[in-house]
Amino acid sequence: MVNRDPDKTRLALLNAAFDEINQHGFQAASLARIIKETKVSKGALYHHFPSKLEMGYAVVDELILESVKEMWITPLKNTDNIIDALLLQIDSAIGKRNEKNICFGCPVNNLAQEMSPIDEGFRERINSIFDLWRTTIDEKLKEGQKNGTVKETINTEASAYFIVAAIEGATSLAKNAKSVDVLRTSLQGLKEHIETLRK
Amino acid sequence: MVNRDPDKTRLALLNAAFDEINQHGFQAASLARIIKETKVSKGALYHHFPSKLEMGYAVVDELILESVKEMWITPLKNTDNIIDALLLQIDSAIGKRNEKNICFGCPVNNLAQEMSPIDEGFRERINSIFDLWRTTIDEKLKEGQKNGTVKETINTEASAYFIVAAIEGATSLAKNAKSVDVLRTSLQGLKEHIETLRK
DNA sequence: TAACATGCATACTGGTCGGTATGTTTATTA
DNA sequence: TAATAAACATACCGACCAGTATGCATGTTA
Repeated sequence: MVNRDPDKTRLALLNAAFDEINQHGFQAASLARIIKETKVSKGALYHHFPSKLEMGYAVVDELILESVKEMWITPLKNTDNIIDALLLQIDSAIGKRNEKNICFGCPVNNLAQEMSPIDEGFRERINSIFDLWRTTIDEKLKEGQKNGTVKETINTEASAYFIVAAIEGATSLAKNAKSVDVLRTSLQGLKEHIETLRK
Repeated sequence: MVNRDPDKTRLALLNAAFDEINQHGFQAASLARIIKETKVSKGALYHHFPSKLEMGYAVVDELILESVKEMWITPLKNTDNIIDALLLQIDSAIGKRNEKNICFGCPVNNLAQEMSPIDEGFRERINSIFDLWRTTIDEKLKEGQKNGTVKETINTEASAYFIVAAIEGATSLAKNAKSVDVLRTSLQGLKEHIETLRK
């Protein structure tokens, strides 16, 4: 090692850990594979992270949360028509999937399923991500009811929960079926449901 | 050991493995904990199952598949009104959950998330369970279209996918939130959607 | 009842795991 | 430039893992 760049080293570890966790889950994620992949030594890893658990937390806080914001939160914040925005998001999410990456599913849901019964730190972090997502949809639906784009009669909170649940469920089914078509077909029903929320 | 009962021993191992997998996932499931729990020796375990993997397969084939049939398949087969039956099933599923067991989520989905990218044997087994569930709904929706209980215009295949996805997604959200209320609220939207399928 | 297979028990193996002790190299700062 | 801290490297540790070798007890069958 000649040129040191601690930030770069840390980020490389974080990215490798993200991939490793996505492929094997957190518990089966191997530090040995991560340092092999990044060509970073074990000493360097433990210099940047006090433990495997803390590294996992950092993956959630710095990578997963940010990617959720980018994909699901920000596009909703900057719209005045939540219905159209949601439909667009769903198509965009389908479009980003191919037969190669469909099998990895949703990183949030993967970690949620595996770690929430085992570790409270993971559970709280993931739960706050779901909360952020759901409350963002809820608020925009309420806003839509005020500006006349969303039907007044619907329960916005229940709709928000339902939308998040349906997206996660569809991603999960598609992951297991290894099929983008399954994702598309499963989400078709959601899109029709979302249309019925329109005023 | 005085009275031998190999079937009982095998079933005890299978049940303990099911619990262990549900709590820790398959990869982190510990044979040491399973034999401690059942008070069965390691030699006996390996007499009944050739490997941990095969024991996992047996859990899916003999326990998980059967419980899915009992909870989601059989009640649908014996009905002439799929809409009412689905709504009843959902309420029944909510009713079976409490704050203690909500955190375990759906065994099928748990294993699907963890194992489908890693092991093809698990993936195929779980996929066939989802297929059985989904096609059962599909067939009954088609039947309903013929006997006049289901709207003719709907795409039954897409609806079946969507229903399964929404149930799995809601279970997943509730597991992470450790809240039956989250399950109830998330599934409320599904129930309303199912109502719209009625003729 | 003798022969054999099934069912079970114990002790052990090689390998991987996360984590640490200890040292060296590079960068910062006084 | 000397002192100090940050960044990285290597070798090792005990714990746990799935799996096995071996032997004994029980049940079945000839």
